Amino acid sequence: MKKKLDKKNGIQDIAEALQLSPATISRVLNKHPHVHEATRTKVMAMVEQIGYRRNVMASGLRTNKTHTIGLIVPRISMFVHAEIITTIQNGLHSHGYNLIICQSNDSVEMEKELTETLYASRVDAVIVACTLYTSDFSHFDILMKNDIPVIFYDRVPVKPYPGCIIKGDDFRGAYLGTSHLIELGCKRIAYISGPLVCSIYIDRYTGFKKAMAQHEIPVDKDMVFYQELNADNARKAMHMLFAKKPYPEAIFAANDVTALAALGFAKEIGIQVPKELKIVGYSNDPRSAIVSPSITTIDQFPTQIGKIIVQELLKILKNGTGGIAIDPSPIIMPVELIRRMST
Amino acid sequence: MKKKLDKKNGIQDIAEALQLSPATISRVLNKHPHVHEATRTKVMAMVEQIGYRRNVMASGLRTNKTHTIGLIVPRISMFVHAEIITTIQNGLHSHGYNLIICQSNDSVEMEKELTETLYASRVDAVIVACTLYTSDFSHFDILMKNDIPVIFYDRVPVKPYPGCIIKGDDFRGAYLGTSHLIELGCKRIAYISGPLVCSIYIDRYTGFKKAMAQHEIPVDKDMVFYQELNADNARKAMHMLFAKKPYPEAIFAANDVTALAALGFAKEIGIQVPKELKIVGYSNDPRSAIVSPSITTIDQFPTQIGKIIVQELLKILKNGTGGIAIDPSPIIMPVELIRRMST
DNA sequence: ATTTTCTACGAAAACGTTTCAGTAAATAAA
DNA sequence: TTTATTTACTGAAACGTTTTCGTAGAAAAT
Repeated sequence: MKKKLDKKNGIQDIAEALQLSPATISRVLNKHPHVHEATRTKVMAMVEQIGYRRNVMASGLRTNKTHTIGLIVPRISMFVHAEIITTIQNGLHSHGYNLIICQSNDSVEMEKELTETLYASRVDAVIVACTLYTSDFSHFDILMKNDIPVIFYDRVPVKPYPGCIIKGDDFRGAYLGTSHLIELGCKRIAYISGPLVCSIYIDRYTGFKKAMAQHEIPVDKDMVFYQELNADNARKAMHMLFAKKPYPEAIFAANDVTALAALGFAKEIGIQVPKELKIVGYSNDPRSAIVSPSITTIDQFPTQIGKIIVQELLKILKNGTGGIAIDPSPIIMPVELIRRMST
Repeated sequence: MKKKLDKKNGIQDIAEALQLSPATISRVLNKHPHVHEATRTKVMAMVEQIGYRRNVMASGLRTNKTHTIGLIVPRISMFVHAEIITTIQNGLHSHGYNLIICQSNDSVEMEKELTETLYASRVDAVIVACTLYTSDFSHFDILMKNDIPVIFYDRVPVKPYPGCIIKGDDFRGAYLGTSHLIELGCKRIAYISGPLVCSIYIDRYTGFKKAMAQHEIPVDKDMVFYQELNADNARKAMHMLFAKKPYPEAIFAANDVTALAALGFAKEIGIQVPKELKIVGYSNDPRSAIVSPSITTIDQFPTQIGKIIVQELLKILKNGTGGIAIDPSPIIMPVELIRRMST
């Protein structure tokens, strides 16, 4: 009934009201040249008046651009990712892009599904921090094939795969943390790692081993754990570590959640930190600063990472470089050791 | 050059390959009845084979449905919101909806802008947790006018405004927290509130006053603060509270961040918690559980809130009820006092 | 046998933009 | 003056779906 009454939006309605063709209106809106100044102002006035907003579906269908970026991330609640996402979102917004944020929940299956959905939405690009267990990357092929650029960050493909790669210097972070412990006189250092499928944990483990080797300290296999880094698993590992003496002198956790749980466990069984046990975490989660003793950790400067992601993304979108890698060599972001009371 | 070579996706291509009309393919994909079983399987096979994915822009243009929901939230890094968002996202995903998450950063200006962008994207609905300072809601009118339903949650309009409203029982939460402190024998209770423009802080303040009045304890104006609830402001408030005696016996913070900062301050100046000062926070932020002493707080059950939001949203989307409120009376979610070491 | 209902499909219009090709008028160059 | 160029615009096709309407044949009802 009121279909025609209040449907006074749309380029055609503006055209009609102004006795112009839709084409002209479109040109004004898209800032094309070759449109008379008087016409431009007239159109803009009308646009303002009826509160016109471009229908992105129609224009997207025509131009094959959605001005929307997809993002797949394991969990938005992880501190580093939350920071990065916020930076990306603000950065993209100021350039007229929307962001569809999806959580894979560390499920490869979900990651696949989300990739398909994002493709169906015809996003202009996809930003991905992979699952803990993503070792096969073929589900991203559909994006590449359709010239949708992909930027991997943080947890990135371990085998060569087209797409831009931006990652923290995980090797160096772990190296710094371990060296720090060694310099404090620790020899029996336990290492709690994430699954060694995931790029960041591979690199961190390598960094740990490098530091140990450099000081000629053997790595005790019984003091190294590979597991999903949550509080429960951390407690289990601690249980094993403190089942019999000699106890470890230090714990390097590849994750602040794990470090926090380790600290909690130590407190419970009456081990003094840092006197009897030193703890180093990873990521500079805000929680690591407020517990007592506060936990030494590695800062990844997530805001910086976010900025670089936006920068690279805009570059790619501008150049129209499709899925094919522009620069195959990954961008590696610096990290820093944050010394606190736990060491 | 290869435009026609690899562009073998699309309903028309399937139709061509199978000697059918696009209409039939569409019917198969949309599970319309009146399509022969043999045809259906043939089509589905081809869909599978070429990896067809519906172009949501084309279908959206036609049907005026995007299967995308917009979400505006102050900050995704806030614990309660992160939880709620995750629940919403998972819930919607299993029903075939995408979620565009936007952060207003507690800026009204940004909230306006994001609303416009979401309208331009023609999302099927919008979920909003308002800014701290949103007192005028007219920027949401454009959604209502265009029959895009809006669900407000947590921070909701304080004046009557169309749209579904889902909120925590902030009055009760504050009442519980305050009563708890009073029962522990506290009389000089400081209250650190957020700005009284925002629905949740109005309700919490009312709850606080109610509990105080019920026990005939006067509210000392010098011990009540209205401010943006971040760590810096919390420390300033603490500074004033402990500038001269008599010191407060308890602090009720309308926020766990504030409670955490208050605890930190107390520790620094050597005030013993809970012996000399009791602290209650709000939201059950994970951080409140890991500090020592752990902080008593109010749990809002964010997962439950998320579930209800999804439930209501799906109801609205199914019924096709536009922007006009279906049920003008807000849904109020229960809260619970979590007793910890700080009281 | 005739009429009615149902099934399975096709033709074509529509959704709101963008853009190509075209044109008439105005200006510049010859 | 004629011809070429530029400017300011229009008409119409296109993007990939969905959906209405129509139709031919099959099945059911009369």
